[in-house]
Amino acid sequence: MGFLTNRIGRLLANHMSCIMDSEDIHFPSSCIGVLADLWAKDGVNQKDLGISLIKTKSSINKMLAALEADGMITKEDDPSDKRGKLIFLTTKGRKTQNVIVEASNCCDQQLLENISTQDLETTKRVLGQYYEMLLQQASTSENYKS
Amino acid sequence: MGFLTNRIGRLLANHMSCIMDSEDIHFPSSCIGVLADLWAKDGVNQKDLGISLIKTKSSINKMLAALEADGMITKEDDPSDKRGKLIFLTTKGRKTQNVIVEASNCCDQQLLENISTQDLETTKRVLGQYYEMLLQQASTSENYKS
DNA sequence: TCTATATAGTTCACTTTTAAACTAATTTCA
DNA sequence: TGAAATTAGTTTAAAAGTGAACTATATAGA
Repeated sequence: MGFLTNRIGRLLANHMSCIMDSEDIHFPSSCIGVLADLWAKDGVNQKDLGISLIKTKSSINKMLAALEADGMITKEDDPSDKRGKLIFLTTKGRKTQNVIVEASNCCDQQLLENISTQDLETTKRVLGQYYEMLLQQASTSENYKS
Repeated sequence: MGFLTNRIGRLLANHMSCIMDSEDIHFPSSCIGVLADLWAKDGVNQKDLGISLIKTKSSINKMLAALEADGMITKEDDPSDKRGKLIFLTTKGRKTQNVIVEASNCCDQQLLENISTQDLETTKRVLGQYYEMLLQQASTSENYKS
């Protein structure tokens, strides 16, 4: 089970990198997770990105640096907490959503054709439950990386 | 979907690393995939490990170096192809299977309790199909990393 | 209030993973 | 056959990800 998710993850990452090369996008594919979070909700702080994406704060920092260098996001001081920064999408960052989402949909297309909606729903639900369970285990065993 | 599998993968890897620390095992958790392949079939060459695990040959090379340094595997020349090497488990490598498998089962235990066997079957089947589909896409688009 | 502790983010050093160039053996096919 | 192309594995340099120490701000408790 763990092996499957890992391999799928790597295949998807390879696939996306390849698409991004051809679309002339210049940040690593791992950063897409950050953008996806921002597309869902703009103006988040780095800590919450890390929690959501299961990445350490130094990793988030580097990914944001890459995204900022490519003009996808800006960092702004949080007015309500001077330690914090809020991450905002630039116009370019918002526009990139279409390209990425379309590419990943195209990638899922074949899957949707061959597997019943119900089975897909089941899969998403089971993975979601598994994820929640792992999150809980991680936090209770005091080994959570933030 | 891709995001879920990635996060699950990272959580599982974190979890396994933590268990391995406590069991005094000294290779990175990513190497477990290599061992799992060998537990299933001993005496494989590095190329096939790479294909199976979706890793480049240099990655496989480094993982094998770590496993060899920890006395888990040995490399032997392939008598039928002098370019190739065959990877074999040592006694220690075989013994480690119990520890790792038990740890990962224990990790799945809660999941098995909360989700019906049928839903789990469906999930595994869907993930398997997704995996096969991605593999095929990767190989047809000529971007397969070996 | 004011010290002690906790938190958000940055930086630096180190590990893990990869790409690219290289070596050596094997296939292919003219 | 034997030169050209392919393949398995190694090596090196670089990228990506992380842990630990550090800075600056915020919060809690005496």
